Amino acid sequence: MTTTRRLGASDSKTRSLLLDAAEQLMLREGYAAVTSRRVAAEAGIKPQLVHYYFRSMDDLFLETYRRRAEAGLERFARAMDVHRSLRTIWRFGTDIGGATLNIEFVALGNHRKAIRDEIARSAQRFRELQLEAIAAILHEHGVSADVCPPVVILLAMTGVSQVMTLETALGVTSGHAEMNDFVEAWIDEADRDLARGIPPVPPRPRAAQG
Amino acid sequence: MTTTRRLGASDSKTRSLLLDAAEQLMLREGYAAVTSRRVAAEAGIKPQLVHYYFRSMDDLFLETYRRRAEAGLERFARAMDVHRSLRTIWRFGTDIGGATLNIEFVALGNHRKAIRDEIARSAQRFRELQLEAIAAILHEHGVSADVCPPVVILLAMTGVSQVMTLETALGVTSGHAEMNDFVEAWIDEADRDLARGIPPVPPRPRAAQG
DNA sequence: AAGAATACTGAGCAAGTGCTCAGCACGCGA
DNA sequence: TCGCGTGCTGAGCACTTGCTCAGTATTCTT
Repeated sequence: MTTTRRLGASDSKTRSLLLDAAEQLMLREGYAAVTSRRVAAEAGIKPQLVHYYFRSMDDLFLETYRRRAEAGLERFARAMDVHRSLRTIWRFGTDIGGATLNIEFVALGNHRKAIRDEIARSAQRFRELQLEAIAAILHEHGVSADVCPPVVILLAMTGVSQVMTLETALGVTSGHAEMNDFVEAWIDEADRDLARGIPPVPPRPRAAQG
Repeated sequence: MTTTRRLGASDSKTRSLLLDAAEQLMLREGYAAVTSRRVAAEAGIKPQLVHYYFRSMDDLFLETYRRRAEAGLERFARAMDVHRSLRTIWRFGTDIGGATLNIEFVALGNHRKAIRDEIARSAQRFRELQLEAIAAILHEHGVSADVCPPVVILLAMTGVSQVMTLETALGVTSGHAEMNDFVEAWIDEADRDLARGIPPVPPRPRAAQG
């Protein structure tokens, strides 16, 4: 029989205080700093409460990630409802805090299977949402999907914003201004082109065949 | 007075065995797994030797990173000597082990200043080397640098290869094949264009002004 | 062969870790 | 008023961590 340890309610105020503390600590000092005692101290609470609300530290990490991912997905969906455009998608990847935490979680997931799986799952979901949005944007303007795969645009934007935020965290920012200008200008142009039914990334390699 | 602890020779075979072990461990299980006892076990050596050869664990990390960075820079320079092309630069970012270790180091550097500084320094150096190479490639073919900033090409390539390796580590690979095809085809086309003196990234937003 | 420098080891300390458990305080329904 | 569930806590166990130190083995130099 399994020893069913008594656990605190999942809607407790203290519990979400602990999640906040874990997130802050992770952001400021990395995942290695997230120990039961440190988290408790950050939240101004006794360490045993961490174990009262979470079965294990892995569980704490998992719940911290889940809460963030859920909120992110929702925020993205709402943003797409308000203004579905390439620029909105681009701006979404530029949040430095989010990117830093993501790096931290990926590194953590590198040696904790349960966490890696959770990240993979939500990454996949986010990817699908974004792809859907881009496909819709292209479709809205009558651009055929096989002229330029939406996933190419998505991966490019995601990649560029990711390096830039990662480098910013390090303190390396040379060339970032140029890149930003380029992307913003490119988006302007793409939006204008889209209004005229022209694909946003000139598919030169494919077009070169014809 | 500073207590000068006796330290092992920096060209010792045992020392580099420890560096190897630290690297392997970091790659397989993340930086949190790199403890003096674990590293020693991985190298088949007594734990005290870690402290005999390195002043502190931070020092171990620093040296591990430095050795890799140095080797990487050298490898890049040699590759550029042999075959200076966009494709060579692209392929360089595709090494999954390297990218995984990089993530790990960045996460580690997130809360260890000495390490963050070292990463920033070598990232800056690497960036300059790459930029020089791309600028040379463009110049060789008579392409003016202000038509399309080389740093834009560089950041784009770096970013895309980075997301892809990061996602691969997670197990998310949807769209990667398309992206890869696109980039490879783009490089083919760019190389062909370069030979004719046309900039590799069609600077549509800027060209739209003229 | 003698002495010095280098490589290595056994034992251990102080601190921090995840997690447990018995029990206390207190509000709420019976 | 009693009993009970929920939130919380003091004490502590078993273990791992970085690092030290005194001393031994091994190699090198002369």
